[in-house]
Amino acid sequence: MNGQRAVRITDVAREAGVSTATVSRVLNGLGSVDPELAARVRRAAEVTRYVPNPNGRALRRQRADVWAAIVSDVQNPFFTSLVTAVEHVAVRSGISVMLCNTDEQLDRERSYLTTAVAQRMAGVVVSVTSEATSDLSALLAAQVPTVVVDRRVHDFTGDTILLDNVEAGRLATEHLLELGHRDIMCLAGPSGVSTTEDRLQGVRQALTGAGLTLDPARMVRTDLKIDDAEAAVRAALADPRNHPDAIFAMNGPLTTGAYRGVQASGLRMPDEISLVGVDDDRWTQMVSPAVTLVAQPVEEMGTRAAERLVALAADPASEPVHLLLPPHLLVRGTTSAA
Amino acid sequence: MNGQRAVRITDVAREAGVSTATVSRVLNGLGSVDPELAARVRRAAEVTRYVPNPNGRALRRQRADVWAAIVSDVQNPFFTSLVTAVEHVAVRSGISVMLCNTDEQLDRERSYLTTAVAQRMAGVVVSVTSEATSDLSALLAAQVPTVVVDRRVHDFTGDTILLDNVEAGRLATEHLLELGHRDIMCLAGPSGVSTTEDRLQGVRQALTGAGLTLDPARMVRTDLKIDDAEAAVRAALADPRNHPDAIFAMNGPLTTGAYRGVQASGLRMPDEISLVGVDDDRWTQMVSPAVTLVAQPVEEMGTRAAERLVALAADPASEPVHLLLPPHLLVRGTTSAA
DNA sequence: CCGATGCCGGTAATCGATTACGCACAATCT
DNA sequence: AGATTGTGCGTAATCGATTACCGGCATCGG
Repeated sequence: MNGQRAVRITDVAREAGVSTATVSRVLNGLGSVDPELAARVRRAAEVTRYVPNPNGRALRRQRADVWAAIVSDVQNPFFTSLVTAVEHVAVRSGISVMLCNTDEQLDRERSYLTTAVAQRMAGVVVSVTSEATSDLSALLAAQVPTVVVDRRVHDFTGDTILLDNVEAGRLATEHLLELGHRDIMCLAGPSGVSTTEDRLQGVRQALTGAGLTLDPARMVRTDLKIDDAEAAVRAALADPRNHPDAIFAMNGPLTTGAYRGVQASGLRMPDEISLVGVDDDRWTQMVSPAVTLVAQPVEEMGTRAAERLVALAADPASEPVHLLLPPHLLVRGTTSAA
Repeated sequence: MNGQRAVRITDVAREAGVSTATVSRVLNGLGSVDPELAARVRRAAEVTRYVPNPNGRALRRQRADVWAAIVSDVQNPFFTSLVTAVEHVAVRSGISVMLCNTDEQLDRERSYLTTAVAQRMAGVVVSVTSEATSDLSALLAAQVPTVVVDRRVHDFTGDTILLDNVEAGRLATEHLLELGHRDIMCLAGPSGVSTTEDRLQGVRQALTGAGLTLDPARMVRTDLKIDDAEAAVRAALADPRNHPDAIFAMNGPLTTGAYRGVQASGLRMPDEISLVGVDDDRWTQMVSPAVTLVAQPVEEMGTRAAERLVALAADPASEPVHLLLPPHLLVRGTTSAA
């Protein structure tokens, strides 16, 4: 009932009959301490069930054993997989991960970045809300180890681990072109998000290679929400005499929405319309037809990012890494010849 | 390049020509301060771009503006929805949420609980790994506001917000019985998890009501993993002359696994076999046939839990709340008459 | 045998905020 | 007028850990 006061380092010191400095040295493995004393300290810590206060420690050390994982949508399996991968590495390093969900909102992102700096976090993995307006300079100024993943950021010179998004767009489009499709609808995100921008560029390259151009009327911007995508696809397929013969949905939620939109339209995949999605989520293999899509190596992205944070902690001056991971086209059931 | 030292409260005090005590009082709205001085302090905080150091603050206050959301599987949409709902409330209260993913492992849960106490967190929302062995007494002892959600815990007297799981099991089973099914396979979790235990109890009640009992051979324990469930269902359906005529999968991942298992078996739903799942995840409406399932009010669970944390912060002595939320049966395409 | 060198471990400063306490001065009461 | 009450603000203690610095002791070389 009555909240017993927590055990402090002083209590351990008293129990072991040494000073707090010695306790700290033993428990952190710094300096050198007589083995017999060290044993006594360790026993005392056991007995008293001592747990260091992270706030006191972080205050003094000017570094908290916490990483922030800042993502724009925790409901998107891509990001939960990413965070899970980061977390696996974190656990091994005795670090906690703070999940920061921005919901694609710049002000929430800003607030999390401020917190990360204020807390003197040991690292940040961030997929930004916008290439142009997101601003990571505070992290750099405060020398917080930072790895940008998934989406590019303007003016950021640190570590970045991205998918080769141009290649992803090209893979998807070339696949559709090879099947003979010419009228391809593209579902993209808002113009500030580098992933869909780059994928669009890949689309354009592929079209150009085939002597075609992207019809602006077939390019739809959405807020990366499932329902947006569904509505857009329903609208595009409403006119039976003038609808695209293929759709490229450029991320996970858009793929979900597009699939539902096609289902709602009554058109049959792949005979009457083809669909290429992105992200190999579980459901894409359970539906019928299964979704043809471009898969990203998510786990690798998360693991690499986390490992870079570990490396940056060891050597803050280490040369920034810029990785471009390869996408893979998985041909399944939603695409066929025109 | 050179990490400029962060702005401290002392800097604001100097800028405003007052003491740090006054700055603190103004910024926290405590005590009374001359309005003109207060204005000067606020301006100084603006100018210097002061951000309070949460570590210093937490150390002194013995309370950090952080909640822990401890769940067993971040990949499970049920939990991400839950966390999202919690987070919405947290943001409104100026609180950060630390995502703690236990992966169903007791030792990871223990470590997160220890961290929560050590950090003097402002609250914990937890779905435990096991009813019998999970131990939240440290939270009580340290008087950390705690709300248990989703799964029951032995010996915990604080706030709990659960689904009426017995009812959930009964709803599913009665639906199958009404359709004439008699040989029902149950996919449950490990025996320590109260959700599937309670749902099983509901199953038994419904069976008893119909003069039947649960065949132990038809009750399968899994680790709540998709692949486990898929394998179990494949095995159960392997013998064409002796397979159940209905399956009840007792949580989200098990439902996914069961669906895949049935697909792999080649049996047609709902004609040859019926399936009732749990959790109204997006994919359940996209597959064909769509999944008949018991839906939980996840958002409400998360929101209520978070609101209780807010209430407990205001009045730690407030009477514990014990909520039992109602499940809803959604009849879709995977069930039909035997 | 004496001074130099190192090793151990204790004392106290420090991180950045909050807050108990008390002083100075003004307002009110007798 | 003198005593009392109250208001506003600053000084300094405090939260719990880490670590710079220093003193004491043992060891070693000359």
